[in-house]
Amino acid sequence: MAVSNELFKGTLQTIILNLLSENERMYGYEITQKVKSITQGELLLKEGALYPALHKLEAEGLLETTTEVVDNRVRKYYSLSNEGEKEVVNKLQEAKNFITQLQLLLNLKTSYS
Amino acid sequence: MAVSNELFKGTLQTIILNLLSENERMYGYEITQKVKSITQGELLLKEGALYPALHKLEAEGLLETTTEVVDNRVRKYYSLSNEGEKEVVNKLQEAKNFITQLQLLLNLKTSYS
DNA sequence: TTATATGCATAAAATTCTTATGTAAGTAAA
DNA sequence: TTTACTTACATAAGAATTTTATGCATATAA
Repeated sequence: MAVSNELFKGTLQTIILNLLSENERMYGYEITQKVKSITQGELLLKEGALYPALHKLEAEGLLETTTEVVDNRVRKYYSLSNEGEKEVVNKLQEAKNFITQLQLLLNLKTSYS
Repeated sequence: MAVSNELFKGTLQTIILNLLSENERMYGYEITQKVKSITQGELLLKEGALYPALHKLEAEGLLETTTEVVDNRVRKYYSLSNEGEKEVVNKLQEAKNFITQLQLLLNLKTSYS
């Protein structure tokens, strides 16, 4: 994925599913730009990571695709399947638990945060 | 590492360094038990992940070791080197940034948290 | 016409982790 | 006493994910 951040390993699927849960449909390049803008350039999602991840999620039945031609260039739009809609809820809960546990392990959890 | 949690990939070094920054010295098995107790059994640190990670950190000069025999069994104690003391500060800052970015990407950041 | 941006894709290599296995000693239970 | 579990270290094979590199193709700005 990223800059100096091997920490994001394992979070890519959850990030993709969450973006699609709030955007109805997105294409690959759009996802890379969205991640870049949300993180203000700190997380750069590489194509070599993104496209295989999208293909895998589609193969698992969590994503559906439609292809369109815009300005003579092909765009492949991804959207959540019914199963994907369910799975994103689980993935987000797992991510919340993960963050909580990590904060406990790293002493980042105080009574003020 | 863990249960159903590939999310922790990449966080192991930081977890180890942080535990050693607050415990002066620990041995491998002790680290696995500490992680288990802090996370109430949710994160199980496997030997196959831990020992190679400890050896790598030692090879990088971030950890130092002393060996002791207790009850006829060998214990290899690890502690932070001077360089390790510095590096743990960086790693913790990176982890904080990571959590912030992940919360942004997953919409887990509200004005109340 | 050269570079940059858009847009997709895949293969080779690196990294990290899981699973499995091995050695060895102590303790508790049957 | 022997079986199972705990403590304690270690490594090798395989799986999974990511980086790096490359390829193709069109559009646009310099």
